[in-house]
Amino acid sequence: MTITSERYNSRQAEPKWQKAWEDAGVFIARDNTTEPKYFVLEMFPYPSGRIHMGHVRNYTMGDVIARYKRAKGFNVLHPMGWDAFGMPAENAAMENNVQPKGWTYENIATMRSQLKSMGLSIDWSREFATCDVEYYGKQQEIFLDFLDLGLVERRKSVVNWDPVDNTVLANEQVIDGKGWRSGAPVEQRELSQWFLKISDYSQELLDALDNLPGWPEKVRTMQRNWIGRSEGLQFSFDLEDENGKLIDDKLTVFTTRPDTIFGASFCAVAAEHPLSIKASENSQEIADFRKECAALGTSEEAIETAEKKGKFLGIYARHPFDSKKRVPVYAANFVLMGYGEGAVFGCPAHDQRDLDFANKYGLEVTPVVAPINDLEIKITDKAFIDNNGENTVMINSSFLNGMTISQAKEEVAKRFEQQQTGERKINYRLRDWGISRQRYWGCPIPIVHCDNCGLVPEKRSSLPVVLPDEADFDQPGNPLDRNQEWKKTSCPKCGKTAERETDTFDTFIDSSWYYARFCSPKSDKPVVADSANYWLPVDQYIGGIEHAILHLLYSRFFCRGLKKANYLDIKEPFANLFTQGMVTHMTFKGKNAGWVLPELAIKTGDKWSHKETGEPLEAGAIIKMSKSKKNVVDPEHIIDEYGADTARWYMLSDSPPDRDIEWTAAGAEGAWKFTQKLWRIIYLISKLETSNKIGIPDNFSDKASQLRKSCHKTLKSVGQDIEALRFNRSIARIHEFTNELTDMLKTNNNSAGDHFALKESATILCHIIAPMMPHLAEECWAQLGNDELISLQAWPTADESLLKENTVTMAVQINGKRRAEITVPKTMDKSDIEKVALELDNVSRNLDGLNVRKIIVVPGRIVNIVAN
RNA sequence: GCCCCUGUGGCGGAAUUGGUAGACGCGCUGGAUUCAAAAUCCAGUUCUUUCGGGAGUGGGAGUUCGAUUCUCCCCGGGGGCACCA
Repeated sequence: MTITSERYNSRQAEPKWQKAWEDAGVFIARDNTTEPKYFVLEMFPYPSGRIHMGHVRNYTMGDVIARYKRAKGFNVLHPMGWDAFGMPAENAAMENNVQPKGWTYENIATMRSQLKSMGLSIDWSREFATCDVEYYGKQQEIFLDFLDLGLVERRKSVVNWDPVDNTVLANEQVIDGKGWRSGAPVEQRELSQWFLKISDYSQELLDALDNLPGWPEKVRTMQRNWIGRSEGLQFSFDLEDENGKLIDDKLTVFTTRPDTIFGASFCAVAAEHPLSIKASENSQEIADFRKECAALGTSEEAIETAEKKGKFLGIYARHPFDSKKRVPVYAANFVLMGYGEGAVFGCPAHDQRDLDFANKYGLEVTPVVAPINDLEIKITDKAFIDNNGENTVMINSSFLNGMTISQAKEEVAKRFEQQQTGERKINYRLRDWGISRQRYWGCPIPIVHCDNCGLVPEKRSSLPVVLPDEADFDQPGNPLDRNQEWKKTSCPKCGKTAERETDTFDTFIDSSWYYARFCSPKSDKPVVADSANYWLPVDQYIGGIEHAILHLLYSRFFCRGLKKANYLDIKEPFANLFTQGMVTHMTFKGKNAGWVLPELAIKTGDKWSHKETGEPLEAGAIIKMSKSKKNVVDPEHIIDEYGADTARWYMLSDSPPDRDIEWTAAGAEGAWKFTQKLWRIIYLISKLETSNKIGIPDNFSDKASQLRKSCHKTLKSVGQDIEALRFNRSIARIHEFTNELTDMLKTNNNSAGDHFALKESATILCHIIAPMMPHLAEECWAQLGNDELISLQAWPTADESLLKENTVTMAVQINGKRRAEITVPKTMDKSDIEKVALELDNVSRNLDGLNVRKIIVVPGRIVNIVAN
């Protein structure tokens, strides 16, 4: 084949079509209609400076769906915004002597134009940044609503303090004892903080996970674990002193294993437990121990290396069912004040941690659960743990002896309930969400501190509380706290001079309701019910798995809060969630150069070297692109060199979208070659005689019929694959079809039938590549002589009559091994198929000397001859 | 420690309800075209073989006429949770 076509020039074509789309307003979502809607949302970006390949992958996937759904007739909402508050802006301000506001908006401008160069089908008229006063002012209103509804509380509490970022962190933001952003070991401090009462919704958030079939099971499991429901029993011990005299205090504990009560050999309470505090008043030793525990913190090293330690408090707990028995009460460093009652009873025989503790302090170890075949079980340094209770029986346990674990649990609960000293209880790991942050670049909390009236919510008519444009970062700490002019205000209640709250909201609040704001981004009200109820829930949400807990759980909670405040009437914000994989790249390292950018590494044979210095480089692990390892490829360079469509195509090819994808120069080259190939095919077809444009010819050659069948099959399966988010498969189908099409172009006989089949194929090819390579699709569509934008065209319907096959090819097996294949009419009945199969040369030869015992015919699939 | 996911050619990965394993792409090999190169096109590409076949989806067993797919055990890789009582 001689190539006479011009090459496709993405640098000219892409900006041209982007402008055409904008001029025609193709991507504007329509409000106030009854059309079927589709809301596609990708997690909005933090404006860090420039887009990276992860953004390209994420937004390409969403865009494919948005464009496809538009073509399928949906009123599509596909918006973009900026998660613009947060620490990096303050860090940049400190390092480069700029203001967070200017830095942020400049980054937004850069990234907006980069995203636009990708040709995303976004309704830019709805764009906002969370640092826009029009946005965060509305957020303050929602906070006051939540306050009115009792969803907010101010509490003095021990909080996670990040000593590097100088701020409080929520539990969800502490990862392995370190700040999620700074990585610094988190300390414990006591502060007055605002909390959102997410724990009121623990059960509701847990239950509703069952009604989210469109979410990955993995994410639902992670949320279930995080909420951490556990069923058990809460009961109180009577306490006595050394001499056996009953004292006033009681000790309340929570346990999931009440069945092991007769194995109890000690009780342990947290260092901050009232009993510890009380004991420390009379004992320097205990006071020192408490200090030691407080200093330990929750850092990873501390948790992993800390020995199980305790101090006897000088008091004993009376066994609830055995008046002769009492157990010592310890303060212990492994008991958490924040969970349950901050106190446990220890049963060493059946809990490894309790056993370690008991062995250290020489406490009694009594097994109370035994395998039915080993009733004489001995426990030394390994606890016997059987959670499901199969083949085990209670021993050494008075009235529980002989019972199963679950019978024993039930019996103990009943007895406590009868004595009214205990009750069944459900505990959750999920704590309330601390939302105060001692930072400047965030949404101000609309509260005033008045000496007379205490804490007073700002008047709604005085909202928004506007963040000062500039802040001074000369000293550590919160610049707002030092801004006397901004701080000074009058009390909304009594009018006297008062001070503003200088904490700002956790930025996760900003992203907890942005999806609702996109439904009515310009409204005076935070959320307009009619718009929200029309557009929500988000039909397809796409983002990284790293937000499986934090952002997604907070958003689910916020949605419930918004509902309670009558802003909307939907149950869950995101009907379908997709977590996309990361973009990875090989790393390069040189002895002198350190980490080296991929563009500076050149390959000779199988060795790598530095492009400029010639230094040999070591090709290392293939890991997520990161600035620190320098294994990054700048999307702008790729778009400049190959065009956005090529970058988009590569991101969708090969790897399933939920898995990681490796970026390679060769892969990008391959995607670029394919864009050129597509263009050549369309170009050549466009140059064919057009006299047969009217009507379907009566006769088709076999090849033309075959091509038409493939064409319609491809159309159908590409649509199905896009709907199932299996982009790699739809791309494979398109490759297959273009291979057939190329073949046909070479052998076509210039008949009306062949030309018709080719033109039909070219037309449908434009449609099916349009969601993925929209610019090329427009260019091809125009090349075929169409005046309108393909972005405005409906997705074509596959011709069912062409999808039907009259014949079918079936494999013929002998004893499960494939020996031949037959092509028979689809309607042929079983016995005829058997006959045909048995007559095959290869079959009769292989059956020589064997007895045919059975023939299995699955019409349309397989013939299996069983013989021996 | 507990829970979840995953394992298929040199590589990324295909394979409705169990029904022709390796689609499609990358890479590689050979060829055509070219003064040459790029680009493009064609052929081949799981392993093995005495060219009849044989083996083969991490390993082992099981169910079945038939297993990448279902069940059990083991091994490797990834992730989540974790002094949570």
